[in-house]
Amino acid sequence: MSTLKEVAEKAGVSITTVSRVINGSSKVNGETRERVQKAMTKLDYQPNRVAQRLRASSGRSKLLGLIIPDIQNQFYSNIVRGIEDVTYGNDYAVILCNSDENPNKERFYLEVLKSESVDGIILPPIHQFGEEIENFIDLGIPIVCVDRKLMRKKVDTVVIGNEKGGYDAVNHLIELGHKKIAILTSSLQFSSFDERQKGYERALKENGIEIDKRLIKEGDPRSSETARALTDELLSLDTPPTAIFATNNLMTLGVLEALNKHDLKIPDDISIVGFDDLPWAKAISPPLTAVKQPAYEMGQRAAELFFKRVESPSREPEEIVMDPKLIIRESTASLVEV
Amino acid sequence: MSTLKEVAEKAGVSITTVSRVINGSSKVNGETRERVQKAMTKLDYQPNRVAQRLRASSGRSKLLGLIIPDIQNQFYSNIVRGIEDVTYGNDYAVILCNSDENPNKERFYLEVLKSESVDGIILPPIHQFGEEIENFIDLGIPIVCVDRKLMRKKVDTVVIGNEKGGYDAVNHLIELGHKKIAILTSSLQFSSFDERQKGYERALKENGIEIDKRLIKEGDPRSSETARALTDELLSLDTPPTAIFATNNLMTLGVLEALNKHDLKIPDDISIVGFDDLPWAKAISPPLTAVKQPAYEMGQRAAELFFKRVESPSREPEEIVMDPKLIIRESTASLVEV
DNA sequence: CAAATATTTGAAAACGTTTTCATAAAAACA
DNA sequence: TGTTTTTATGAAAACGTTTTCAAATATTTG
Repeated sequence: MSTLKEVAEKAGVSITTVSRVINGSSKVNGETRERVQKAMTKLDYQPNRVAQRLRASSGRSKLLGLIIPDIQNQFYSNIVRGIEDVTYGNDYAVILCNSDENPNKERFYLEVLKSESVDGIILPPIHQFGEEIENFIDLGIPIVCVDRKLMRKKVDTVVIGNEKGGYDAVNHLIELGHKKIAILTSSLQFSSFDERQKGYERALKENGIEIDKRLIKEGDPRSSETARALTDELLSLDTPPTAIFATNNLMTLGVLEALNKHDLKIPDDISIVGFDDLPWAKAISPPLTAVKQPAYEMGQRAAELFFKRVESPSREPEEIVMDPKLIIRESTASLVEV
Repeated sequence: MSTLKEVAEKAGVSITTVSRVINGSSKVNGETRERVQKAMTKLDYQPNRVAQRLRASSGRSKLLGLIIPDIQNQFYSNIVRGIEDVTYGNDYAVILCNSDENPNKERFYLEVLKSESVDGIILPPIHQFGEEIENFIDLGIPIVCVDRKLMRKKVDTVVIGNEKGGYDAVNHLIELGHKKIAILTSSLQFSSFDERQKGYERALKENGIEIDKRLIKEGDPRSSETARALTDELLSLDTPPTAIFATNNLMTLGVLEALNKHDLKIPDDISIVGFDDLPWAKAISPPLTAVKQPAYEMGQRAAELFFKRVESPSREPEEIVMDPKLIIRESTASLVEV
């Protein structure tokens, strides 16, 4: 790898001038500029990003940090891809970190990212009231929240209308005649799940259906395991639900698995609405009715907010609320009265 | 963020001594060590990784590059997670790049990673005969190939026995009485898909079944689109296949989608074997028979190979071949003679 | 034509580390 | 005691950039 110094020697100028040519800054004589550029191409010069980062003031280090719960959850991998497609071409590299919703891991990676001098961090915060992240904001390191909000602080944020998503899902079931509607939600407290549940409750209330605590089950949203077990529980109730609303993609899989095992036919025996519209949703039989989150676009927006903030660090934080969309397929059907 | 200098001042020593304490190198008097450590905790000192990387000789920059085709493909996100779980705790950060199987993007990111002074790069190479990557190896930057081999050069590699995987899948179908077995494989040339197809052909040959070119379809493995269209083509043949072997997860989804649309019952009307055993495979109805790739473990092994090479740069390159495993579920059934 | 201004360039400092080399102090040796 | 060895420390260079400041030259102005 050639360096500034080598280019400078080859072109017979100082490294300062070479640097100026690279950054297109201030005046450089046309002739010298050409000479330098020729030397650069001849030596196949690529600036050393590490040295640039060390020297550069914050906001110009060309590195973005990402802390997500789990890249194996396709909802998040879609977000990540959306982010990366925006950073690509802006000449940014992305550091990826998995937190597993573990505050210690989050803290660890926040430290790493700080020490890597990233220009900013995009994450779904684990705590609505996390102090560590607030410190970063105060330190002037741009933070963008995606998927979940940070309550106590104004931050650039991209979320979807989770309450509406929950409401639409459940309302659809009610319109089909369902009254005993179960919800599988997260035992970990996140703004997204909380709001989906609020939507569930509002839909029931508005339709005069009493909320039945036994139909509200909380499980681990990081895997399908607990959802499967909870579905078993639901099915063994005296009056089992006629429809289930699963509030993320993994829980949906758990539900499907359990129903399979019980040999229940969807939607004849029971209706299902999922959250997240992943590639398998329309490929399975019957195709899944689900609330679609525009995950990829959420990632894009989040990255865009980040770049906006880099450009004008003192602008008012912005909150983008994207629209969830109920995709009605064939896993939901009218309730046939017994 | 506090610096070495600040710690040194607080402890009343030189930055050299502080550096020594941090790196646990050579002799430092017990008393001074304590004084320095106290100063470090008091100032909440974290070494600046960028400065460390700039100064450090290669192999100690604590940064690993990853170039994968698409993080939205869950096979790859599983690999990535396996890698990250190994790097975590080794105090490494990971830069993630998506290539979309595009050689230009690969080249671009290789340059970026070089300029970021990564300690190494893990990737499934796009070209079996890619020069760029070979340059890296010659430059002494460790490369680990995962999922696909690099033919012309000896490199640390983790793959699965793709030929065996293909063979097992097709053999299973043959044992069930199928003779008209179609394969959906990649139109892009990768060692993995090539070998799966070889396995398909060997299984047929060994069982005296002639290879029918019309049953071999090549599509884009990056999405389910072409697989869906190709399945349509297969179904409209004079003598359509009684079984389909789809050679990756996205193609499998395309097949399922097409069959759904044609209202064909699996496995009664047609049997399906997929490649990749993702979470949805056992949740769908009927549960999918598929060749399981230990993707997460492949990622782990790849990361381990990387660390091994960092430790002993001149060791003989190693190739790890992991075992694919046919998981028989309910999407395959005995052929009912018409 | 002298003075003022604009243009073009380079030397050197800085970013925060690690490492080499030198040296002072302490310990061991004879 | 004088000499050698060991231990403990620091000054300064280096990594590859960007940026500040100063200076040299060229151009404009009156």
